[in-house]
Amino acid sequence: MTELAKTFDPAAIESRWYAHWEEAGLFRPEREAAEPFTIVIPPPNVTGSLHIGHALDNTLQDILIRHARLQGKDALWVVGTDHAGIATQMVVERNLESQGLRRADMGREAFVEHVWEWKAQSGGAITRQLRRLGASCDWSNERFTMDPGFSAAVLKVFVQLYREGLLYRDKRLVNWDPKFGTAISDLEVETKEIQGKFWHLRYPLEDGSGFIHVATTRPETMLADMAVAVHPEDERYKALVGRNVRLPITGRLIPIIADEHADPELGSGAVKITPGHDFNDFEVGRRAGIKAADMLNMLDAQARIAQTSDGLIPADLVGLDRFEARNRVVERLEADELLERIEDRTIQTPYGDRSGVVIEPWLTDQWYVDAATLAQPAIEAVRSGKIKVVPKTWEKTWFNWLENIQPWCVSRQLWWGHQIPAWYDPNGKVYVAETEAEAQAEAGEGVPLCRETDVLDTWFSSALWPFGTLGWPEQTSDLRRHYPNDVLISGFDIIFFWDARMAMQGLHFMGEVPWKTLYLHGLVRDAKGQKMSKSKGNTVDPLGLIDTYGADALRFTMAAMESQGRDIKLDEKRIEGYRNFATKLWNAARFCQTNGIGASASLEPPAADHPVNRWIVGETVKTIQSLDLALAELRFDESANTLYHFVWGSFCDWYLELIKPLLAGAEGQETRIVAGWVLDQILVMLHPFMPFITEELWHALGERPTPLIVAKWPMPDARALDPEAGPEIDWLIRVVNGIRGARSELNVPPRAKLALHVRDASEMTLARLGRHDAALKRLARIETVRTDAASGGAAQVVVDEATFVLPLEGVIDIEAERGRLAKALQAAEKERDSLAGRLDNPSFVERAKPEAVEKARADHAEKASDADKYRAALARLG
RNA sequence: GGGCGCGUAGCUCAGUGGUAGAGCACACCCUUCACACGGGUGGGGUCGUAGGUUCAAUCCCUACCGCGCCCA
Repeated sequence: MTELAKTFDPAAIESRWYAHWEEAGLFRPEREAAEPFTIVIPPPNVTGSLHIGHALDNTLQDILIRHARLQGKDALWVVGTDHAGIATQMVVERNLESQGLRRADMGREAFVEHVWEWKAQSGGAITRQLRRLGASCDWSNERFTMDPGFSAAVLKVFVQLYREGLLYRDKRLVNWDPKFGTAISDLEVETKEIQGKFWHLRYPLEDGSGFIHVATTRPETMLADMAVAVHPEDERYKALVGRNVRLPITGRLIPIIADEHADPELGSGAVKITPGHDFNDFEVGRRAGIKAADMLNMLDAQARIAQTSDGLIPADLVGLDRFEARNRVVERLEADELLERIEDRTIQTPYGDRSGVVIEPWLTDQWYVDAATLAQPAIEAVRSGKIKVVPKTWEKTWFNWLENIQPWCVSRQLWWGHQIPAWYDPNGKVYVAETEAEAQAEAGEGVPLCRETDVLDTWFSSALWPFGTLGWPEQTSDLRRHYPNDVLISGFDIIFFWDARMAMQGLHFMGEVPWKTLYLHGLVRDAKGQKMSKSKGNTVDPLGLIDTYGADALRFTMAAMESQGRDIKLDEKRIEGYRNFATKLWNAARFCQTNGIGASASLEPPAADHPVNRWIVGETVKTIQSLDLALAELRFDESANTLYHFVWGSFCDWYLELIKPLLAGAEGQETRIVAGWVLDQILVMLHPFMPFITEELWHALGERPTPLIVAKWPMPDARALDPEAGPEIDWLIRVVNGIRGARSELNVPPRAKLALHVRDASEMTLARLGRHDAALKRLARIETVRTDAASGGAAQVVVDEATFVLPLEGVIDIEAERGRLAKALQAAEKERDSLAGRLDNPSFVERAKPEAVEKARADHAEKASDADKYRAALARLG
């Protein structure tokens, strides 16, 4: 037991306790027989660093895990990192470039080698940072999505889906990122409105009899036009359907076709069709009978002009960047007088969410997952309640997305990631198998095979996280015990990317939901409500906040501000406030320590006689009940606020003040026992939120059988609720507050000790006055308490039936006191009259709930009585 | 265009069909023996607007205004 310093210094204790917990294996004590409780961490990017969103997400998870652990459950928080394909490849590539090395020059194997080196070097950063936050993860089973075991699971899933026909190779348009040279999924495309132009072109009819007008936002794509479409019902063009157009520049002969995609209202009503470079046109082309393989392609992987298969693009355009090509095409059309006009227009343009460049729809062979089929059980799981979504409002988003899901392109033209387990023979026939040997066996002896170079979308692997981390496909005991997980906590921004895909894969491969509850929280924004971003420079570094205020304060802030699903505007003042809260607790413990209050010997609420002790025991039990309820409902804000108010408002402000006179007296022994018990309950309840300070105080207050992290969560024992002590202390508080208010408003010098006279006191009040004589004198600064009538000018305070009189002849301004009483009288009368009005309304008495009528009657009587007392007090004042 | 959410005290946000709450900020007072990262007291809101349901609406319904997000 060490003497506590005057001010709480978080830095001094955080690293010490964390290291102790981890080294002692306390994050996952052996509890084979206990009820399991499981959370898997949303794996952060292995090369990333902790940002404020992680701080929120992981604080919430840690609160639940520590709570479950304190409840005696076999709490498992699975931790690990994600290889994050594009992001990591990008970082490493940039690093190499700064050393003058290029990925293309070194080749795949050497590059991947570099990535592993980089991972080994900087990959631990985020896990170290999670430790600083206090995250009590099971580091002994830390996983990485590129680990051999996890990778094997990924390959197995790929092969099985392929064999089940739920995964296939197809040639269709993908979202192509020309900067990274890879396909990306539609979720990784961000559509933005930009100021663009609408070019109106004239396409000459083949026979020279005239022109057909088309308009486009991307004139360069006319180099790969394969048709002009008009609406089948459009009278203007009916005669032209079936005739040909001679395309400018390339001279290609293309047909005019009828298709409902053409909008008669838009532009001229005729639209150019480029099936190889536009998603709508692709469908139009297919309907017109053009096979994907025959669609013209005019771009290379870097979005430079490539010669089309018919060889009609003029040589001087080939090799130009797409935007340069646009200018050249427009110039030529203008020169040929085929450009009618240019219109300004806002256009929807797709951008790569990581690369920031304009995405090209590009025709390639890619691997697709039949998401629509896998989505069905995921939809059903939420509909049936097997997965509970919190807050519920996200259910609609879940259904809406999954019901309209498109084939999921899972192949990426990257080097960093899980290489697809598919092999091709010289004829291009594909063999999908978990190993090359199996593929070879399938292809036949001696058939030369070459492996697919593409890797899988990172989300394809992270979708397996809830079971892949537990050992699947091996049937481990962890897997049996901890799948399904209990809850997943994620930001709503990855509900489609990750959450929905985990549900799809988990249900398909495990036959069971991945988690029973899906909790979605909002984004952390800056104090002004702006989204934090590096480019805006408004990010806050959680580690800096931990340095300044301590991890406990940051964690408590995150919890207190997390009201289901709403975005969090983070104001540093708030963190400061909770740092102050930690210091308050620290000082309360210090007070206890110096007054012989220490570790409690019992888990049960101690027996007590004194009303103050009986009251605080009851308040503690009520707090445990509220906290249990709030945590069960995942109401983090309510949990935090409940604790804050109990600790500061009830325990520090009132209980500790009320027991000061008791400690030296006959009740001293009892009071020390109760105070020690309450403080212990506070430390346990607060531990999930503020693990460091609570663990420190736990040990500072006495010898303990176990560290706090594995102590026992309190049981709310309803028997400890005393029906009399509650109202009695509530009365005492009202008397003290009343007297303090009067003193303050009448400018009575704070030091002055007054005489108190009590009028009309009932037997009960007299008894209470006797029991709390010392406390009342101390807290209200009273010299004597008398029951005889006071004379002369006085301040008066009404509490229940009694009037408390403070004779202040010559000290106070009688007019001020008159004003004060008149104001109180007016307030009481206003409420009395409003209640009377309600009670006079026959339909209220007849139709309202009986309890409501009863309450109104009781309130009315009370207010009427208060009003009478204030009127009498005014009369006495003269 | 479809969907979701928000609009409550100066700020950030809880909340409930039956007399409006917290934290911070603000004002005044207090170096009282745990704590000035503290203690005490106080001021401040026609709960976005307009209708409707109800004995009763900040809360339920409708429309509108303003703001934000997601999807197409």
